[in-house]
Amino acid sequence: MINVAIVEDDDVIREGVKEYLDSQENMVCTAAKSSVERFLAILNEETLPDVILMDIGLPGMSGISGMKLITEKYTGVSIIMFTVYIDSHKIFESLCAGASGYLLKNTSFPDMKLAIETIHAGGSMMSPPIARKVMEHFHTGRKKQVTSPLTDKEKEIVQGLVDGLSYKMIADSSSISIETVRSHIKNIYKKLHVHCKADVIRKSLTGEI
Amino acid sequence: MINVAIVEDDDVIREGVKEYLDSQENMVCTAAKSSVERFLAILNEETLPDVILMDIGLPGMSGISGMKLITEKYTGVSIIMFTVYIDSHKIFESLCAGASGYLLKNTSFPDMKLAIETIHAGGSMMSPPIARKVMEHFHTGRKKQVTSPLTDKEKEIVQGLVDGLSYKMIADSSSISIETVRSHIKNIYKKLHVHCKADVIRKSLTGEI
DNA sequence: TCTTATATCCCACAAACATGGGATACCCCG
DNA sequence: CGGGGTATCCCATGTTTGTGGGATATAAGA
Repeated sequence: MINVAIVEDDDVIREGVKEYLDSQENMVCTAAKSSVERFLAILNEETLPDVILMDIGLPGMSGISGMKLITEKYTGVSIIMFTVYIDSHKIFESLCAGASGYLLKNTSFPDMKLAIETIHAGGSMMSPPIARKVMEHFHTGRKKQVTSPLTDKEKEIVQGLVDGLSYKMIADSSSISIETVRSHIKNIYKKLHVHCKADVIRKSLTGEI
Repeated sequence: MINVAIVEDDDVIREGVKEYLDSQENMVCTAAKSSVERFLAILNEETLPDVILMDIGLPGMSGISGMKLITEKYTGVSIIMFTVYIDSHKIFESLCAGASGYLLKNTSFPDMKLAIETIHAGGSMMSPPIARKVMEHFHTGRKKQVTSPLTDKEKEIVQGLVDGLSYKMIADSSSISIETVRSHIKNIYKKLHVHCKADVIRKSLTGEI
């Protein structure tokens, strides 16, 4: 039996979801609250659910802030963000803050049930448009790489700088003279319009090159 | 009708998937090859499928390398990595290289069909264990931030280093002596067990501090 | 109260880096 | 065939950084 809680301010949605979950033979909705504050008021080690469906746009404390509080205090609870937002910033803020899933409110009841089961089993679930956003997040930084003005050798040197190697160490690892390394670095600085190692490392790690 | 291609060296899996896809009323398997090389040989603008199921562990060129070639040359094709690997590195290399989905080989035929339909519709799909890994990726970097051993002042100095400022510039921007900056940096190096600026910048940008 | 951590400042020396000059050789493209 | 980009190497000079010593003051804990 999976214990589920829902925090959602829309009465129709909240009660509808609760009714649906309670009608399933393998899950029970142990709490259905309209705000984070009210949910926290009844939350303790005994009443801790397995999975929490958490709206983001709530009166008072936002669902994301609420999730941060809950995940800091209680480990072992999985939280599914449940919202209308397809906004990248909210998605990544949620994921970074510890959400195990991200469902859009137009998700069908059976899919919602599947998501709860999946996450309870140690999996994870995102609505397709959300997964799409996450994919896009990874895809960025790729195109910028292909527009890199640096040659392969220069990229090799840059990687050495990023790894914290001195010119001497880069020279040794590439079996070239330190003078060649210096020469490459001069060209790299020219191409990137920078004047120190730090800028190259930052540009490399932030995907600017 | 969705045109699907599969690149998979295991004869049983490849032919099984092809047979299943062809038996669906809304999709057709236009190509089923045992290696990237053979697939590329028959690939052109006319034969370009909508979705490619690509194995990773292939004889010859790997599926990831193959995907990079294909996505660079042809836009508009969606690629699903189809593999036994739950290895984080392979997952993120695939996603960063442009994969639209990542299915494990134990995925059921109906789920596979659903994934193809979802991705063809502009969505995205990952097997739950994969989505879990992606989630974990976002979750890391969160806890490590709060365990940072650096003081606020030291973090300020680190930010200066990341921004590519010299000691002098950091000193000026913080209105302190350059000697103080040097002193802070000595302490930072001790705490982080590093011996050069590059390491500090990398640790900062990769979320290690 | 005494230690510890933090923040501030100073000095000195060696290593590493940034920048300016070169040179040679290769390859590709117009 | 000549110019441009790349890769390799060398020298000189000044700046920046890394590391070792200090010193002082303040606030927080043991």
